[in-house]
Amino acid sequence: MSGQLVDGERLIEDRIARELRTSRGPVREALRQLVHEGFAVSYPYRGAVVLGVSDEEVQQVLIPVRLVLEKYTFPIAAELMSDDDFAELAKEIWQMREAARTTEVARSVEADLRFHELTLERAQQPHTLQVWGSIAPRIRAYFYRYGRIGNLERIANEHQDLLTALQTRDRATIVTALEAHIAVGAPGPR
Amino acid sequence: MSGQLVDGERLIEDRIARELRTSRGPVREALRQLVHEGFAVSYPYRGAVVLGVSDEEVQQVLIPVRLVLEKYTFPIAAELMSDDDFAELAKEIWQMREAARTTEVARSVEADLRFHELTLERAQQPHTLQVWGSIAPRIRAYFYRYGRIGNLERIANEHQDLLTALQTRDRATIVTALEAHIAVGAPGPR
DNA sequence: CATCCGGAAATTGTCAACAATGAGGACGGG
DNA sequence: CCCGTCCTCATTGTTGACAATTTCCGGATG
Repeated sequence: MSGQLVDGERLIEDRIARELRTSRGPVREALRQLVHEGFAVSYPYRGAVVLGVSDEEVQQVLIPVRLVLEKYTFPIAAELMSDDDFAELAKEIWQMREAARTTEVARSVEADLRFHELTLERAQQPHTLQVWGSIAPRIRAYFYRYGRIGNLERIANEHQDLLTALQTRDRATIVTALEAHIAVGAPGPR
Repeated sequence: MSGQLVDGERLIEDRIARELRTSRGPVREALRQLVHEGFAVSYPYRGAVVLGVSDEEVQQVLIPVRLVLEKYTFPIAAELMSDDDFAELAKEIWQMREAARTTEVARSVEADLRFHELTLERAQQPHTLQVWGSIAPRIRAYFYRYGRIGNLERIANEHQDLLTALQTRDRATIVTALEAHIAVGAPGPR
């Protein structure tokens, strides 16, 4: 996430274990998780190497996948969400506004992802949530890298529109808002 | 895959380790892989439970996700594939025809998935392949369960069309064939 | 009778030693 | 000089013991 690790770098269990003052067991599991999240690839008996996050694939695959997940999940979530849940989303939007005011990119990105994750969780669709878990970390890394295209103020506004759409609980309205949000936000700099 | 495990059943490391005559280490890793593939969920210090594959989510989410992956990947693969690669695909189609002749559902499903996986691999898009790895097992389970809608002969024919499209190396042709294939094949029985 | 505490049991998380595998280099033969 | 073979070493895979956490049950208490 911070860019410390470069593409192709080897990740050696024993070395990492010593650095983090732990044993290889937990390190192995962490490496598997990184593989699960697409940040590394590993080969039997040959170890794991860092896998760089490619802009092209994020834009052409991960973001469209995310759109599929949310088009299915958001309308379901809207049905199930209480006013408290909507208030929780509003709180994240407030974070985005604060982040915009102080130009804290990281804070904005975290609030953004939290907004979406909260909604996905409410829909209680475990398989969809599973896919999200495997693509979200890379999308996060991508957002961090490009500081989330456009100004931060717009991001807050778009999420406000999304929240309003969710509250109508109308499928078509929600899907339209989603497509506007993700289509506008997705394409990165060339 | 075989349906031996029911939704919600607990997966206890020690028990499984004894059943399989191994230690808990490898079992833990296998469980993590099942979680990665969406067949189980696990909670810290509280173990893992079986997660049933829901038809609804497969149809509404996993299949559409798969379409996203392939629309991006297949045109790239077509560029990179050699005649040998195409021959390999033809071999899988032959398997499908044989499976259709002898009505071996499992054989048809395996050849089907192998066809797609081979193509995905050729495109060398690691992030896309990673997502495939996390959704394909559930799609496989779904196909097994419903014996792949329609007759097996049609599956072979559709893949023949796909292969022909790939060989043209024309993006639009490929995408059209893909949409026909997956749209027709996706919706399950109601 | 509901509830809250404690303690045992079941289970997962961690560790360090040992086994198995693959990569690279020295060595010898063609 | 090239190529195959063996050997060594770095690294991953496995194991059993121990630690930490949660859960469930029984008993005391309001």
